[in-house]
Amino acid sequence: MTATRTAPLDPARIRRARRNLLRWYDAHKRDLPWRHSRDPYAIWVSEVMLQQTRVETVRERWPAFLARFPDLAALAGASEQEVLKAWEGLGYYRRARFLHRAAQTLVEGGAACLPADREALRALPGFGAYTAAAVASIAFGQPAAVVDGNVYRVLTRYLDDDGDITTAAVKRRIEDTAQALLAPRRAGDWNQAVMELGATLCTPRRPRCEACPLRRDCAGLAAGEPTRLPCKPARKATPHHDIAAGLVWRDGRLLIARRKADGLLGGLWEFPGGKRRQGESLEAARRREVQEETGLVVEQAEPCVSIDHAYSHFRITLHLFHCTAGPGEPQAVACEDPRFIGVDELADYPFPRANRRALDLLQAGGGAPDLGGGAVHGD
DNA sequence: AATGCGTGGGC
DNA sequence: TGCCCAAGCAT
Repeated sequence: MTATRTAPLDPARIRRARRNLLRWYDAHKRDLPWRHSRDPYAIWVSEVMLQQTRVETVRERWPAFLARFPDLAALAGASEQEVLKAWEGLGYYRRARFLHRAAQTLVEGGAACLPADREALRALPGFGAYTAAAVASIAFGQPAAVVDGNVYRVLTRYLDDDGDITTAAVKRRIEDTAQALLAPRRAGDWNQAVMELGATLCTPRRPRCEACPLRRDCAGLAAGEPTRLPCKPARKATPHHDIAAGLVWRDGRLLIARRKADGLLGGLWEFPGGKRRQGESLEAARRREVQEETGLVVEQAEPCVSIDHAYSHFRITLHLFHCTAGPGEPQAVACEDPRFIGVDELADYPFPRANRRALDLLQAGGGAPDLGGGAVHGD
């Protein structure tokens, strides 16, 4: 059923939705830490952290980030590496860099706080349509409707709109509906209520329609199969790569290098390595990649651990090799800032998850001075 | 408009 | 296990 045959959003239906959903929200909303804050900066951090990230993860990480960077000035005054370290493990690291850059932009412009206006927020790095509306409404009470994945699911079902949600026409329909429904005097609560409904009752697979405050007016439920919505195109298969990297030791210290700021895992540190080419052995790939990135010719490698890891759009197996550096200083050929660091310094650097997991396995398998040495096989 | 960008949990 | 999904953004 398409939206064209959906019952129009008449004023009575809108009033009913607002009243019923807000009443339900007041009674059933989860006790989330950021809901106790009225600080626009803290709310902003929570919204950025929540982008494509589970509430249960943010529940733990948001207080720690706020303790580390309590206000706009603290964040703006930090180094990018410090911010990335606080973001380690959260993924989508570009978010952290944009958060930092936006804070610096604001402070340099003499601002003591975030702007309250949706359009002004939208102009800052890392503020898309969603985050601008979320901060404007939740922190400043502005009547700006949010549209996130929850809202798409709740409203396509509410309207029984079976259009492809990646198309502009459906996006516009959902945005317009979200804005029409928004309770203007409780904009922040309303937005959170729709998202809360999507997160707890109107879930992708097994919605609890019997408990839904919108069930009376839900066209998707009336049509019988709300779980078929929202409609989205099938995902393409994700490729797999083998990555070979070196744990390159010199005098009890380990070689690490920083990834370039843009792209995958931008700004994080890693052990030099890269993709194995077709027909190439893992050890040959390890040797080639270490040389290409740092200029160091490193022989005599011994395989020590392999880690399977899934990124958003491909999967890898990370194969690590213990090896010993010969003479010569590493150069920033195809990496940034290569350096040997002590094992006790590893905790100071932001590493991608796969690297961190490899270190954990090695430490569990052996210990100092060479993080185990022998072969440890993770999965 | 289509892609690239992390990670962890659920089934 | 493999796939989907989660309070998106930038290019």
